[in-house]
Amino acid sequence: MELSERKKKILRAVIECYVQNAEPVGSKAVAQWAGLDVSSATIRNEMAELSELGYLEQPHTSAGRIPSAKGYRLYVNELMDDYKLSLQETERINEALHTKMKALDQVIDEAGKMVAKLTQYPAFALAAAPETTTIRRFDLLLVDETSFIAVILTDANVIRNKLFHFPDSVSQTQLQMLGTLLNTSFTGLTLEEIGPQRQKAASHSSPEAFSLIEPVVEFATEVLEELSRQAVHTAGIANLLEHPEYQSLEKAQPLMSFLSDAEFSTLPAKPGDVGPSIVIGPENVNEALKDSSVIMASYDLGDGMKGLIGVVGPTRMDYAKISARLSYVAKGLSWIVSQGGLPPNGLPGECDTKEEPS
Amino acid sequence: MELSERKKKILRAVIECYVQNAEPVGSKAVAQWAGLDVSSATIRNEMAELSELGYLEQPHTSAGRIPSAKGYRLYVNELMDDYKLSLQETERINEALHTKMKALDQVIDEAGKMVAKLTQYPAFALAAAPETTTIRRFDLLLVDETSFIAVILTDANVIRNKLFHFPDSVSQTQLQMLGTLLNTSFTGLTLEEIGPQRQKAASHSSPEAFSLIEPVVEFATEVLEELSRQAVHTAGIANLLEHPEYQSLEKAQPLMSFLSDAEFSTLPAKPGDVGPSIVIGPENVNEALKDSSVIMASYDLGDGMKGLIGVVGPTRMDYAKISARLSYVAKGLSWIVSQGGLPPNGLPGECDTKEEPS
DNA sequence: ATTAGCACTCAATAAACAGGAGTGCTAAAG
DNA sequence: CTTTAGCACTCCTGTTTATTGAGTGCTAAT
Repeated sequence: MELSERKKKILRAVIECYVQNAEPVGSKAVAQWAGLDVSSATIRNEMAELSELGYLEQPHTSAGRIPSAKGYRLYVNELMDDYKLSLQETERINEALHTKMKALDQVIDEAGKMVAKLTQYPAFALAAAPETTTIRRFDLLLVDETSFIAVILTDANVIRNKLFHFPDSVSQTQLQMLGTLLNTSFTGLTLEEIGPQRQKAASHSSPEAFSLIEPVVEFATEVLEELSRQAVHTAGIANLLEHPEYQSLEKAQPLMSFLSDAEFSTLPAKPGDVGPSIVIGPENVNEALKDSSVIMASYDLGDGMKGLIGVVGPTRMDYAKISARLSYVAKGLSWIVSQGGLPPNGLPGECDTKEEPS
Repeated sequence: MELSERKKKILRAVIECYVQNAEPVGSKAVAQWAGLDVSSATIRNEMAELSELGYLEQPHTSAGRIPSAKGYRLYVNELMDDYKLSLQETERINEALHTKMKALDQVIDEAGKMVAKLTQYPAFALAAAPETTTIRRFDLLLVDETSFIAVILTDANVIRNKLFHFPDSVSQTQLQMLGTLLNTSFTGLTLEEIGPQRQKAASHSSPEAFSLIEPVVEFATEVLEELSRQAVHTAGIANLLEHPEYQSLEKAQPLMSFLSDAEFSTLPAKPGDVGPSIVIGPENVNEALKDSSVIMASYDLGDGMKGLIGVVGPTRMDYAKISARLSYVAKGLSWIVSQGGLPPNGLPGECDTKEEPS
């Protein structure tokens, strides 16, 4: 059943008012807020019906109403205006994104920190390589007689390296041989394929050579594992305490542990979903998030890698504003990693020319 | 003035009792706890004197006493027994340390996480290269016609890499040339020296070559900056809320923000101090830490690099136990990075053979 | 359909109160 | 001179009770 236009207006007023003040909103407040020329009694009747339909709820009799998850959902899907970023906002974001180029991990980490600062909510950011990621190339660099650096390049253009020590000294030519051995045997393999190949190599090649490359192969599998494991970066966890819904320790504590342990295994959305996605309260699978909402945007890292960046907060969030900021950041991130930097004038065509108060 | 033996015993009893129960301890409790064969009235007199001397304080009239910072300090300096780690504890730590070898950053990060879990306090870990760190070597690896990887090795054996894109295609020989240029001009220089050298190189070498190596040099300075900047890893921030002194949000919030922003610029100790160091409450320089204590141990990463790992908690901490665990972990870390792994039987001669309850 | 009026509900705040743990002091005992 | 028992006093803590006020739901009039 479709809600009447007036009901929608009232629902919207309740939500926007509640988002601002964090207090149950009564009929009188709505009467003022929404431009409706009706008395509070009329509003009361409408609100009672909205409660029956499950869009609003009362913390207790004789308090104002607060939006239910269902109410927020309707708001997000239908009622919410697109939030236009102000010039200041985009400039602030651009400036933050405009930092020195860094390795992918660090970019992601910093982006998370930035979002946390920007939104005042705890933020998370992660990047995940697809399961089909493979090692594209090995490079071995001799450091001194007994140690060398292995540099691994994956087909998603992620680079990892590590220093290895030998028991005995090795020559440049020996090292080169090991390199070709690695490159011929272990490139182009996914994580699953690399195990059997290891066994095969063990029997085929000479034991001495094998024992030398074994640690490198081990390292390679660790890298592939790590890439598929979606290391989650979190930032600004303490921001949670700024918001009145987490003033009581019982509310804050479980969510805090959840965030700081970064056990995002049951993350509500997968990287690759289009557009900013919003998961409201009980829609969350994870128990610790049942009373909170998650807003996240995915970004593209090229070469099949997807990233996800988002914030966690109370169900009472300014969904429009936050998701606008998030998707702007996400777009900026994609740009940075693909183009190797932000265009000097920021991203095109995103912000409102009118300045709006934050 | 030296305290009488009995006063010390009482102070110790108060502290140990308070550490356990987190509640002001009264004369009666002390009479029982300490093995003194005197009545509570006697203890009362002694405690009154200890209060006058500033070792104990009263939250209010007619409550028990709690130790003051001065009291804790005396306890830590003189009264505290060495805590012997139990076999289980060392085994638990060994197991955790025994993870796969990782890059230095990750080892540090994981060590922090482990300590947080182990102590139930928020933990921090960092490693800092000395100011005199230099780039030891550049390696350039061609990926395809328009991109290459630069691998930088510092004299502290830290490796960093990054992918670079060229506007035009480059050949292997060209790249080699750039490599030698980099290695002859920019190795062995500290962060301060690298700036002037950059200017010099700009005027000496051909503009084309210079524009090509410029981003790599930029990257190198970033690496040196990063290494001296002491990136702080924190873990288990939410653990803070487990402890009764941070039940009230006003207490927890500032410390939480401090920790999660990782603004450890005013860290109370420097890496390189020997032994676990303990900073109690108001001894902390930083305002956010005035009501908390910091216990930390430094570890050696070889090649002039020092690390620091520690926890933050209420002044009421089991200093003996926590610092024992920390220094064990610190020792383990030094071992791991220097030897490339933990000895199979754990660290020698550290744990008590008797098993003690945790 | 809308509105004014009114009784009712219930959280939140404050005030009043009893209970109890622990102190400080005094005076007696060792 | 030290130790101890006794006792009045303090002040925190938890509970009860009263008060307030915002907001609702219902009814009756418009």
